[in-house]
Amino acid sequence: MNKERKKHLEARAKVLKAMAHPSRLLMIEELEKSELCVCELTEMVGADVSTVSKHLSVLKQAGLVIDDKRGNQVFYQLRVPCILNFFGCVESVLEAQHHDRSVLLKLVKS
Amino acid sequence: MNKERKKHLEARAKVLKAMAHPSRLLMIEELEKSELCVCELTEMVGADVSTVSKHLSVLKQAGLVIDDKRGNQVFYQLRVPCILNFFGCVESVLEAQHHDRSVLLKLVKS
DNA sequence: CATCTATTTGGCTATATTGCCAACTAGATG
DNA sequence: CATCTAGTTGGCAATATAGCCAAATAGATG
Repeated sequence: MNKERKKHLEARAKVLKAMAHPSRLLMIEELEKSELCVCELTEMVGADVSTVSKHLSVLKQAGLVIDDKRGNQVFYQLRVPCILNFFGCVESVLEAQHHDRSVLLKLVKS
Repeated sequence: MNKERKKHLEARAKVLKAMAHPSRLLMIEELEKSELCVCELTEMVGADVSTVSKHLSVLKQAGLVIDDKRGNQVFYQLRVPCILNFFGCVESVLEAQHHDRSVLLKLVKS
């Protein structure tokens, strides 16, 4: 495989990997609505602050969010607004799965 | 957090996680062009057949591909055509990162 | 039926991820 | 300055992932 392509695939994979966690997805969704501080996100996620902080650093590393320290708190905001449409496709995967299950269920019942 | 929402986030995360690997991304890209058998994908990826087979089972489990056994070989095809546009957004994340690095570089040099 | 080819599965090791607690840092405030 | 609050970092244990080899399975073919 091409070395250039390999690098590109790795870069893409890293971004997707950063998104591929329930808590981080939640944070992305909430940050789409407005910027939030770590304490607010922590409450939403319902995990230890340290855990949330580490999740945020993953998102930041991947370039998905930026942070802004103001006084005592750190506010995070979504950096790439298109992320959300992005989910339309994931959604269609889930719907397709759901459809399959329905079909299977009907077959079993008939 | 809402139980329903949690399930939904987990489902989404699973799909993203399935995509979040360089070899699997490569396979998705190639499968967008045409269906391919495991042996062809193995050559493209450049790993052991067993490894590729396991990657494919991850993609299948996530509902991203379907398989079709014909004679001796198993052909895989992409199940959700929208996956590719999907990458437009990942791309914009990468571009933003690249932009940042350039800015930083200029700052350092000046 | 023996055997070849394509693919999947089991098993194992190396590595990465997650999540918690504890310790540390940095503003804010009495 | 003592202390409080918000957040990050280090460290650890549990779990998950990745990739290889070897073994098993399933068509195809002599």
